[in-house]
Amino acid sequence: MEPIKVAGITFRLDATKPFYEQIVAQVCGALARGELGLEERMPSVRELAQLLKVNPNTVMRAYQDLERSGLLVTYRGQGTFTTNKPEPVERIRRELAHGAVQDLVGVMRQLGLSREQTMTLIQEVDWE
Amino acid sequence: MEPIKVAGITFRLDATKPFYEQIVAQVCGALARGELGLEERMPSVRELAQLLKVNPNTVMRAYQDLERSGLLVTYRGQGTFTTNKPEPVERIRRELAHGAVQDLVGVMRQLGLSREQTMTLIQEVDWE
DNA sequence: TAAGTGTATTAAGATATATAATACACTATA
DNA sequence: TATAGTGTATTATATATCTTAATACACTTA
Repeated sequence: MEPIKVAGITFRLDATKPFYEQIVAQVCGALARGELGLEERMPSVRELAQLLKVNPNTVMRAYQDLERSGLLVTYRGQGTFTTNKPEPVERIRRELAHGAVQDLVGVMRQLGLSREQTMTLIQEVDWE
Repeated sequence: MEPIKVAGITFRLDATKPFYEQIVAQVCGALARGELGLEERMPSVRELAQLLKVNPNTVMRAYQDLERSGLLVTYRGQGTFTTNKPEPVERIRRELAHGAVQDLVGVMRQLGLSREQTMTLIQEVDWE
């Protein structure tokens, strides 16, 4: 699957997780990295559905999740836009980072690895 | 749900993931931490099913996954035992650790966080 | 022989995910 | 005012995954 770029967001869907979760994650990522700015117009539900080759309901679900998180706002009849407030973006950013760290620590503890051993493993990873 | 201890393994099942995956993960963890030794007898399929209040088929699936990973061996009519070789345990240990690190790095990169920022977050976590 | 092992099979149900087809309300604009 | 484009809601269907249930069979030990 080749990535699909639209409105500053790069989408790449696979079969490993639900589509709507992947859409949410990738919009979050674009916002967190600043590739998608505040108060920007999102692709319409139908347009994005067509681009990603998924059902409009699936995009709807993702947009509604993102709206509940405060990242998107919708104006009936007008469209869906990114929030104009930086706070929700920062909050989600922190939440995602914290959750990922907690997941890692959970696994490492279950394996009996120390913080130092974990740090060493992270040092060995190609970052980008 | 209070944890259930049997044969050096502590089980705690919740509804967040499939039971069989949780059983696999917790047996892996017990082996990786050495709480469950090599060549030890596992609870029988029916016994563990009864203890965990799940279907025997669910335990079977977990045991078969663990056997495919080389962590368990079964002798028809006799029972299921942990492997007598340390290699598979070490291999799984490395695989799990590596996978967890990769997951973390994936999230952090998507959020646009650097390795140093990630390290700082890990430093702030209570480890044990 | 009996009890306890693992194993296989078939059926059923619950849930999550996704699609499909429609319909409706609202907004902007030609 | 019409039309096209927005979001939204509903209902039905399909599929896959997970889990339970009920049996049955093969093997081993005592």
